[in-house]
Amino acid sequence: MIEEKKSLNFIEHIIEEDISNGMENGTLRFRFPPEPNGYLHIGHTKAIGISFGLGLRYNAPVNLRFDDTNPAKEEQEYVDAIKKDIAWLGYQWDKECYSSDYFEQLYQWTVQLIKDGKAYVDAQSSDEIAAQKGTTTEPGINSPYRDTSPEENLALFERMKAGEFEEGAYVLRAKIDMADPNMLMRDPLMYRIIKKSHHRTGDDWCIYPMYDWTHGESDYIENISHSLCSLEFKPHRKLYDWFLDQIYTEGTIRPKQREFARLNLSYTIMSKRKLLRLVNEGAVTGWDDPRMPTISGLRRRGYTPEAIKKFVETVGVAKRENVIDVSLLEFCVREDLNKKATRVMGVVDPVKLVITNYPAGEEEWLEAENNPEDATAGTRKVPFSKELYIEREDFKENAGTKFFRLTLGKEVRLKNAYIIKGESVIKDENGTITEIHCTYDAESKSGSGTEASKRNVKGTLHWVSIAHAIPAEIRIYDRLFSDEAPDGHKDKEFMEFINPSSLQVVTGYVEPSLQEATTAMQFQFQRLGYFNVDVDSTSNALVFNKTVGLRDTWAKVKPKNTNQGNTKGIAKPNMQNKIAPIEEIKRAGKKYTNLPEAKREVLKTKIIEAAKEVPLEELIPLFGTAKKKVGTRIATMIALGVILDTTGVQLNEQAIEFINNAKDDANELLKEEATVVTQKYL
RNA sequence: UGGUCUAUGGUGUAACUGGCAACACGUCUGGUUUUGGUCCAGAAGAGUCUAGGUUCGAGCCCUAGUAGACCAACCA
Repeated sequence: MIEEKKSLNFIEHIIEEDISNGMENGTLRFRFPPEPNGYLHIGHTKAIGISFGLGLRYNAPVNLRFDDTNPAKEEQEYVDAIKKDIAWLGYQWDKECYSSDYFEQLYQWTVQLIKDGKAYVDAQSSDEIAAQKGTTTEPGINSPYRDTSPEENLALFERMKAGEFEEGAYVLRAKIDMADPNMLMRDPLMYRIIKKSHHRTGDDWCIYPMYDWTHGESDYIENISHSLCSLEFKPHRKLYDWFLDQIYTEGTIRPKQREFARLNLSYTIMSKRKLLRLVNEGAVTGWDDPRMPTISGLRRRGYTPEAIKKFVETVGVAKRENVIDVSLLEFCVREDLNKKATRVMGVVDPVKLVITNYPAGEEEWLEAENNPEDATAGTRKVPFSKELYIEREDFKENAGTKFFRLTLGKEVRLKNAYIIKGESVIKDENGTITEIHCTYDAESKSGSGTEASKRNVKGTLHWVSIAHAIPAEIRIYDRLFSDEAPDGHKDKEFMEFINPSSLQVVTGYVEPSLQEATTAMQFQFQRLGYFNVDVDSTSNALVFNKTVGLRDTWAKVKPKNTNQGNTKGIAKPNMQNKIAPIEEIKRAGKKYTNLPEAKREVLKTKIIEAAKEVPLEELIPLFGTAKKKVGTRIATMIALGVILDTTGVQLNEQAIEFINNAKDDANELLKEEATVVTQKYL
């Protein structure tokens, strides 16, 4: 039993119940069963988190089982990648299993089923079988081969196994019920002939079991107590149980299939098939492209296992369809990296800054904190000199009072260094600033303890000394798709929503301490975001990936910046809290009668505003004359008045009835509104 | 025209066998800050899809609707 107060999800409730119903200690066992036909993505992470999380929570083993029953689609490459990804996430599986290990056992059971008259060989084509299957509303019809004798079936099945037939010539079907409302029960296929080499069993078999005839039996063989999968397998449960009934022996652990809603993430796609297309059609550089939602992509991008686990934990487990906003994932990495990442300075869109009163040729090595969040992280030295790069975005010739950065005549601090004051600019013939000249206050050095060093200036800028800076390739990513639900459109293909500027490569300059940075190391480029060292990086050509930007409250208020900088175009997750006008009216209605008069006026204004955007047809459903919801009717009445006012549509029967009923109502407020409408329009 | 499942702030998830709808993200204030980050303090935002019913009391139970998802691959 679990002691913590943390609320349980519905699967944990089921397990708790099983335990309290006498399920023996030590019989809990879970499994994660990927098909090795692609790379794992963030969606799988949820399934992994659930099963492995349960394993951790209940101290129960979790098997990693490759569901490899279709040699046409599966490859060793994927097996290896999947193992690597799960291990990287930090989970340890108990046994590494393969469905293909059970081919022999499955075959033995099948022979028995045939002998018992519960399975038969069908010689029809795939199309014929489909045609007999019926539809969701009509029952199917029996196959002409359904009543073949067990002896004949067995003989045919043996010949199938022996490789005597071509693919598609015969299949083995379970004899269940062609009229079952559940389509999966209408004599489902158990085996088909596939003449391809299997990545593990080679050419030992040419008949391969189908998913349904494999999954439950594999769970059973492995003593899995709870077989957890996503919602779309719900209809399979009946078949899962039917197959289990055929082979189950009393006294053994009988696995239970339970289903949860899969994870959907906004602005991305999760289907392996579609991800494969992105790879094959060159929309990305590979399965581990940092823009991909694959685990390998996230890893390369700089996401940490801790962040991903936290994310999965936060999204929870339930049965309803959901779309999680990517901003939650981003929050989770920031939270993790904030604690871990060493702070450094790097300039991504440089402009030259000259400190006119600083001696030429001089250099100073200033002390900089490695991580203010971590007292043990220590400090390092960064070089300072007369000529620096600062972020182009950090200077404006004339700016409003809300701009805390460098402008002409104003002071700002250079992080870990001095306070400077903008003096003048040099521009090229196009008017682009090529150099900013400033002066510095020699007394204001950070940490020097002087009065000047304690002066409070509003802005702090990051910088890098030109003479010491290391150029680096910086890859800045935006979301891969410009649409919130790229594969959610019936009339459009997901490929149409690919964001053409999802990758920007710029040359930036970083402080010399990064010279030794090696693959996968993570940093916070102060004021910019978190970056990691890409696998493409070498000691004389550094390459960084931007994992995620810092939370940026300034970005929300700053005016649209049109022409400058190459870091623009990073879409900020910014969900509008806007709801449909008709909903606004409903909600206002619900509160209407409970509020004092003054507040009611506010509501009324809201209703009037909302009503302007609502057509009459949308309002009609609210005409129902429920006793208890007077407020809704009042709001509806007000809205009706507005609609009639602004659009001049004709009153229909329902509207007239609604008004008449309202006029006789006991509620004064409603009566009042009804009278207003009546006087105007009846 | 069938079967199965689902419905709680903008999003996601809670609310133990009915007892003042909570938490996280997001949003908005204010404070601290040599990162417009972090941190701290606070606020707004739902009355639980609709209509009935049972009950002293319903987000939880019952009935009927409505909406959405899934199901007819020799895929998993």
